[in-house]
Amino acid sequence: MSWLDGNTSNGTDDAPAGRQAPTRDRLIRAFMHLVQQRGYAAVGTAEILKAATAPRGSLYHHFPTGKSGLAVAAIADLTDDIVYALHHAAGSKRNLGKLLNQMAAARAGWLRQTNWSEGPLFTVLTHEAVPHEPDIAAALIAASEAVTGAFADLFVTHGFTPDIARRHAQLARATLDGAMTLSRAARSSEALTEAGTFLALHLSKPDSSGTRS
Amino acid sequence: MSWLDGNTSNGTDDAPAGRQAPTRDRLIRAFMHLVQQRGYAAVGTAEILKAATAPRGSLYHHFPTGKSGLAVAAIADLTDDIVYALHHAAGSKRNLGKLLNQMAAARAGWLRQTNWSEGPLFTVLTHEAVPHEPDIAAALIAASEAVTGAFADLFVTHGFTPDIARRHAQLARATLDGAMTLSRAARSSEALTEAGTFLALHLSKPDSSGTRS
DNA sequence: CTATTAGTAGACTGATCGGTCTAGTTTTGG
DNA sequence: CCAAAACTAGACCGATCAGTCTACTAATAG
Repeated sequence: MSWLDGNTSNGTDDAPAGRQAPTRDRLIRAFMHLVQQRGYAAVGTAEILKAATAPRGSLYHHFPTGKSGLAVAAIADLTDDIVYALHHAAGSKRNLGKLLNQMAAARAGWLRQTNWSEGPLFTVLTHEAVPHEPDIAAALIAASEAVTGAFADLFVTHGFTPDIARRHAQLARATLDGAMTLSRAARSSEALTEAGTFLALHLSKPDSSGTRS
Repeated sequence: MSWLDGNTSNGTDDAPAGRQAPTRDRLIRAFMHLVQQRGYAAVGTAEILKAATAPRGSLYHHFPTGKSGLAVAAIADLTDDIVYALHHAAGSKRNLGKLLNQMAAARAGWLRQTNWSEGPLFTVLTHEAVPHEPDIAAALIAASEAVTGAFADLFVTHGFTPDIARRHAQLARATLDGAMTLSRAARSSEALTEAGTFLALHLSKPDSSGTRS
């Protein structure tokens, strides 16, 4: 349900009335979950197909460029989700500190829920694809820009200047993402808890900030 | 040369006097670089062997458990490097803020130097191996504990209580690591620069801190 | 009803995967 | 000098890889 950027993936996780989601969506969702679990290269197309209960022909019909096309589509979908959730969060003028803390808590909850079996999609894809998969790398640049922008909008909403907002957006993203990695490595939400506390403490009021340019 | 934890990998990057490093070390080094570039699953043993100029038999002689054994050894080597560098940094009682900033700068330098073609080993392995490679997952837990401990020692040296030191260690690690991922995704050192500035600003003096337990 | 397009279905392919195995070579130590 | 151990060497294996291709069915539209 994409609670506050959470990274859960597209809202289409539910099969509302027994009806099956379209093949294309099922492929994207299966891809996301499997890649979040074990990485891009380790997940074979056969496994994705099986998880999505789709035949091979459908994959190359919907995604003529194959696996990498699937990755690009997954990145775009998740980006939309995250941006939407962040703008929604900016709308509900809740306390910023609480919001940041909640983001960390949501991520920790997700990790625990999946028994640390899934990780953040962008991070996984970044480290596997950047040097040798140009399409995926380009999609990740776009995603990064969009998500950082949406995060910055949130800070602007709470009274930060655009410059500081962008810096804080980078920082919040980095800290949350890094804490997810540490948490997964150590199988403990300790790092995420600490990250939430710290971000809430230092990024919630437009004063202290960092060096201005 | 492992400047302040940098993540560069073992000190054995040099071939001091024309003499070739032992096969085992060459295998570990080749593994590290290739995995940092493209990930664990994407790198085949054949490629590692070629990069290390070693025959297949040597790999399974030195690492009977094969690729995963290589990963475990690489993790152990890198952990030692990082812990050593951090304890060294703790010894030279330099300004803590400067030190943190320098760590971020060193990482940014490394990313740029490699044209964003290499990423942090632990992060890459964490997201590819945690759910289905028990040996690697265990090695990562140990590595995480050791590195966080060494980082905490650094903070203790600078006057923080052990509790706060550990929290700050987690936070510094998370922020630096996450900033590396963002930087690589966006192919820009922006996130790392901001991370360095912020850590130096908020983690260098034993006062503000977070909620105590 | 028919022609066209969208989508499903899965057999098949050459390449590559990690790992095993046998044989040779080099080093060690008694 | 010689036997055991350490190490190098690479042919070989079944499994699996991403992607192609042909055949078929379902939906659309004129």
